[in-house]
Amino acid sequence: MKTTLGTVRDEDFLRLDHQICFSLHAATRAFNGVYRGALKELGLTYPQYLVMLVLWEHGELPVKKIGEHLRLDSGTLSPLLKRLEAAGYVERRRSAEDERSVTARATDAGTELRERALGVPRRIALATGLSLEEIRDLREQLAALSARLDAVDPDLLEGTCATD
Amino acid sequence: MKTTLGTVRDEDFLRLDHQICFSLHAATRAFNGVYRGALKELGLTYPQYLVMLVLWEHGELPVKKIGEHLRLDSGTLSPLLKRLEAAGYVERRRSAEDERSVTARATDAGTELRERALGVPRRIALATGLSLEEIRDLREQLAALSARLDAVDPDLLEGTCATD
DNA sequence: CACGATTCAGTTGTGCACAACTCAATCGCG
DNA sequence: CGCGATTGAGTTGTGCACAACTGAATCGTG
Repeated sequence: MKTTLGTVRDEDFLRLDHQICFSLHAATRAFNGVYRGALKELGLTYPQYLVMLVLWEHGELPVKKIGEHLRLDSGTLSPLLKRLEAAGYVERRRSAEDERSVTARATDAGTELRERALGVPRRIALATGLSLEEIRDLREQLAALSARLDAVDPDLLEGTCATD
Repeated sequence: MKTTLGTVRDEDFLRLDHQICFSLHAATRAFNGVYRGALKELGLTYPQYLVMLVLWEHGELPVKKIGEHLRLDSGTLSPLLKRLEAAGYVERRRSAEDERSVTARATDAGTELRERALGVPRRIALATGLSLEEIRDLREQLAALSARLDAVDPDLLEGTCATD
């Protein structure tokens, strides 16, 4: 049976909330820390690693497309890609068809990096102590949650009450 | 039946990994966005809101203790508390017993803020589309995950292989 | 009591996330 | 074709996270 939200007092909600929002926040930072350790030897940060994963999987891509895969905008990606380029892992060039667009792709060094990164996910999975099924379930729950949160109408959140 | 990690190829892991680490990352940012909308009218960021939750629940606390509740260090909390102080929601003062320590507590304005924040968690919960049971389950999964990740021996992550 | 080790808050520097903006290239409609 | 609207990358400014550090207060052991 599902407990409807209406049966809970605001006071209790404030504590529950403290726990759900915070546990997600904490889990993300804990993951970040574990990745930081695993990626140190590759000279990548965690977001840089995500970008490399996208490029390894899809080849050359416009900044826009990378942003769609990772839900990041140019304000985050432009400097990040510049750092990857400075590290020698990525090449950028203006598209010939559309001069507004800039595409990025892994250099030879960036492609070699993939071999050295192959062992990372397994070590992370070991660190979580989860089975593959648990990992998959959690991933699906989180993906569904993200989708719902991204679809929320901003106005729903602003009114001081209005939810009656 | 649990699938052991050993039965999966590194290649497949690299894609699975892309999904689990990323889904958590995305969910956190989606949550952040939803909170941003809900907290805008209170003039708080999401981490500032977390600090206020801790202070509302525990009263006056040393910076160190706030950091333990939120798993944040002084490098993050010091400037954050300064901003909360500038906004008039928090007071800081050096402890009399231990001159090294600085305690923070909500001002009158900070305490009044709690009333205005009472409606926030319910709106967030509505936005997730989850029942209370689902929220609790997810919270527990994430808390357990954080605990395991925080306990990981850093050396386990560094060796190029060493996990045989 | 004295002095080295530890603890605590704060600072500095780097990188990510995002809002708000600029500017050029492209699109689309009259 | 011409011109306003849109799209794409990039910049700027603010705030968070964290490593590495400083400096002061406290602790512990001889």
